[in-house]
Amino acid sequence: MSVKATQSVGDACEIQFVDEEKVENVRRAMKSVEAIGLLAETFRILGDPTRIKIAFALSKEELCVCDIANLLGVSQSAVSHSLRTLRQMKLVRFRREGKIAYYTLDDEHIANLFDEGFRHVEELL
Amino acid sequence: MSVKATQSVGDACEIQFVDEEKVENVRRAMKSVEAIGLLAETFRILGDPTRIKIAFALSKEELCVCDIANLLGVSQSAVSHSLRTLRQMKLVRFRREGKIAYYTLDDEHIANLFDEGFRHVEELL
DNA sequence: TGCGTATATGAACATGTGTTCATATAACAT
DNA sequence: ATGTTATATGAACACATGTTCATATACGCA
Repeated sequence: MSVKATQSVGDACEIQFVDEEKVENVRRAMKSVEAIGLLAETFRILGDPTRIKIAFALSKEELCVCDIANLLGVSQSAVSHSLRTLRQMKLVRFRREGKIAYYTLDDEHIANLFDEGFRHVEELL
Repeated sequence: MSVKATQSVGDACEIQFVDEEKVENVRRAMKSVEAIGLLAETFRILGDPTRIKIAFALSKEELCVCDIANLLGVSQSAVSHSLRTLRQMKLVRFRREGKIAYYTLDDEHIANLFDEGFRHVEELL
């Protein structure tokens, strides 16, 4: 989390490359720092039980804050904080109807991410 | 992270359900606690820049620890710790050849997760 | 206007996390 | 045997994170 490097960055290990060709292949296939950063951030946000439950629920139905809280057994405050985090990453979007805020998934890709993810974890169960 | 509940879990808000039918739909579509927990854990692990870079690299080529460290400009120790975390979640697997350990992605689903994820973040760039 | 309901948000706190540094293990070469 | 290379791991530290509690905003109704 902190970004200090005293030991060995640059030469990494004081070690030679074992297979420079493969390393070069990967280097070519590597995505931009920004894209990787955003993807990591996306996964990080979804890597919390409360937030993933909320996001998964919203992939099924549009829900208001309060129904989310009731459904998941989480406090209204916690839900609201979580929704903010999800919103900032553009994972959910909402519309307001009077005092009620209705949230949905912002992006179909996220639902696909869940499908693919559940296929992965089902092999671990 | 801590699991204390003093304010309002159970009745959540002191609020009524706004749309019980939608809530019931979601309840039926909900995955098991275990599956959701594992998926959250998977995303959490991939939600770190160093680990996602490593995992993405390994989705392209089989690499030894040292080449990963050189490629990414990260210390050998940090790579090794990261690989352990990825291993524990069965995201990567390795084979040993003498003193060299070669790592790869353990699961094709993870590569799909990257593809889908990058499709999502490309819309944010 | 005043009251209740729905949501948002800031501060504080306890807990979790990633890196580094130091060191261990283990294979290979000389 | 001894030294060198490749990897693994534990402890420690600085920092990030999620929840709660308290409160704010803002809409709707009497």
